[in-house]
Amino acid sequence: MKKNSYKTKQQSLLFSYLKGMQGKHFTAEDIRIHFSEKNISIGIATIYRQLEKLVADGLVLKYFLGENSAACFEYPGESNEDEKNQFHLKCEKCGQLIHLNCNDMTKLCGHIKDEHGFALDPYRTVLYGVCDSCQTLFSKGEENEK
Amino acid sequence: MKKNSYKTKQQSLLFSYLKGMQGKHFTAEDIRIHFSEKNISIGIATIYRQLEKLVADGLVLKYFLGENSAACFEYPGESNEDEKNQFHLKCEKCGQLIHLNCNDMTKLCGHIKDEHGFALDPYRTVLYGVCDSCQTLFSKGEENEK
DNA sequence: TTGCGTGCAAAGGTTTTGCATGGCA
DNA sequence: TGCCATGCAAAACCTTTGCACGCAA
Repeated sequence: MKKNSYKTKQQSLLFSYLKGMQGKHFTAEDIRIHFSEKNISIGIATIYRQLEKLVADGLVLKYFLGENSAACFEYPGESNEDEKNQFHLKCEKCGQLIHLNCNDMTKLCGHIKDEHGFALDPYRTVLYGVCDSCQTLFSKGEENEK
Repeated sequence: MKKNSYKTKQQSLLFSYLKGMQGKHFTAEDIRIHFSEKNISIGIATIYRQLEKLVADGLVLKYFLGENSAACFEYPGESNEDEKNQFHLKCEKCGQLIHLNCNDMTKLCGHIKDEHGFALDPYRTVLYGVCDSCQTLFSKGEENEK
């Protein structure tokens, strides 16, 4: 049940990386390369294993931007308890991660639970779509793309 | 530009499968197994290639389900456009994928668009959580797991 | 006959896993 | 000392690709 019982060098390296990358996304490979360039070697398996725990703990978000591409991770930063109930919106165009703290969303959660018997997990759920500014940017020419 | 110039046996087999699976989701493997059980052998490469074309033509939907699972496809059928607006729920315990065709969800979409300026993409968005039966199964002992 | 579709096997890339070793407590 | 974390390499997994052959038109 205990996770990260031991503190290791790799763990703190990873954490320093996360802090420096707050709000940006990265892949497991990115991390490996980052340290590799500093002549610090971390096994890719270790990176995956650490990230897995962090995702399970809700500290790091994991999402998928392409089909056959590597999974993307993101460290949203330390959050107060409220934030743990919020959802995340990911813009597919610019990659921006938006925190959605919305009553309607919370209500929907209740609805889905009550009516559909499904307990949503905000930690792991990322809603994909296109953000405001990207919609404006791409709005011309999308109408008749068929 | 020409696609499916030739009609082949595999193609029509695939189509019959699609019709039988209207509104449900399946993977490339599912198709292979389905025919394999009837002692009909179709190369997995062929299945992927056919599906690829159908997706390009918009006849079949392909979902990004992430994780390390196979891609999910769906044949909505000619019937209802609604299907293209539905969301998916994925149970983290049993892996089951559930269709959510819900008015409240559609409303939420509108709300997020209007109030938050974010256009949700149902194709890519998967809501993670725990399904009804798994909640029952796991309900004991989950309270105090921390 | 022409050339697309098929099937096999191999290759591709990402992620997981087994196992021996190393390092934290 | 005991046990978790690490690292390497191999495996697993899904999907794509190369190539020769078969089949539709």
